[in-house]
Amino acid sequence: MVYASTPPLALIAGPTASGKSDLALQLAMALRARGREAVIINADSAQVYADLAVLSARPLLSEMAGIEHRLFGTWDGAKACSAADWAAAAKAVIAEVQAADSVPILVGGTGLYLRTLLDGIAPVPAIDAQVRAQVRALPVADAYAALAREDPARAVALAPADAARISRALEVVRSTGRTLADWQKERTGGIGECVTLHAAILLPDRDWLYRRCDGRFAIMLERGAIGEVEALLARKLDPALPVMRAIGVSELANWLRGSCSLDEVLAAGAQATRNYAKRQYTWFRRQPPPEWQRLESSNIKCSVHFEILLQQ
RNA sequence: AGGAGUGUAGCUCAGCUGGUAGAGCAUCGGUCUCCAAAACCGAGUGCCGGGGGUUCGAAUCCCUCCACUCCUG
Repeated sequence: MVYASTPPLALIAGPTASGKSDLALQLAMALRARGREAVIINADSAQVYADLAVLSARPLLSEMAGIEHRLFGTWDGAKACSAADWAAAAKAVIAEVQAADSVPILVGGTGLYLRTLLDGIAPVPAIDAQVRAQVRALPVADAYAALAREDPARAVALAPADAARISRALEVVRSTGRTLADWQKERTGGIGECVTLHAAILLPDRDWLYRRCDGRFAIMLERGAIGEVEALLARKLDPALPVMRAIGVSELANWLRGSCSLDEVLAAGAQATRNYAKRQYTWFRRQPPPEWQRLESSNIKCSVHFEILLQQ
């Protein structure tokens, strides 16, 4: 049996606070009005953690408007969710949703997650835990010097201060005996070829976006961000874990310790959110393929931007 | 009113004894192949409060005005 086209996959990406969730809901409702169900799938690296409901701005149950949401709060904060972990889970969920003849709508701001899901990634096996711990314990300069010996080509390509990539390259050679470049000749697991992608990237006006970033933290405090951080601190997790590095965690932890005022927390949180939005903006403006539509207005009509999908 | 001090980038401030200015943060641009809300690279955006003066040359020295801060009355 040969199908005329592959099943549809909707994708809504963009920086934080750009209104992705609203658009996703609009699209899901529009599909429902045409007799088709949709499932919203999280593609945000902070919203995957159970411990971060408020601080990751995860939608409330009441905000989900009866639309099924998946991969929101699915991971325990004690475990890091890597891009490949997420992509594997998303792949399974998408298959499930498609089997039910519903439309999966990916929503999120983590470009690397989306890239991994669609384009696949080098099949580097899991890194030996001891090797990983040793490599990460090294000061950057030492790690860089080691990399220059063990994978000189990669060392040359990286900035000597790029701690994250240096330790990744080093743990890969040490744990697998092959260099990262060698692994990266191959890319596996991408589903981009097996779906008909309907993608929209939200790139609203910068001033508008920053104003929304600024307003976020106050709302989070009202919704219980302080309690969330207290609960997180009580778990005494490794401070290097992604949950502990989410925007607002260290800021509120400082306040709980009494080392700053709530106003300072608010300012620092808003600033961190803007910095983050800026980085996402650059990623989504330049990294995805040019055929993904970029929407620069903050007034989005899904009937226009997802016209083809809605006609099916 | 008298005394002391401060005015340099959007913000906080460096600029010694004169050689037309520089850091951090912000901002902007960019990178991105497994913890990405991560990690990193690049760009100075300036009538040095205004006006005079001294000097070959003034953010720097002198005079004056303005603004703000503190102290004394």
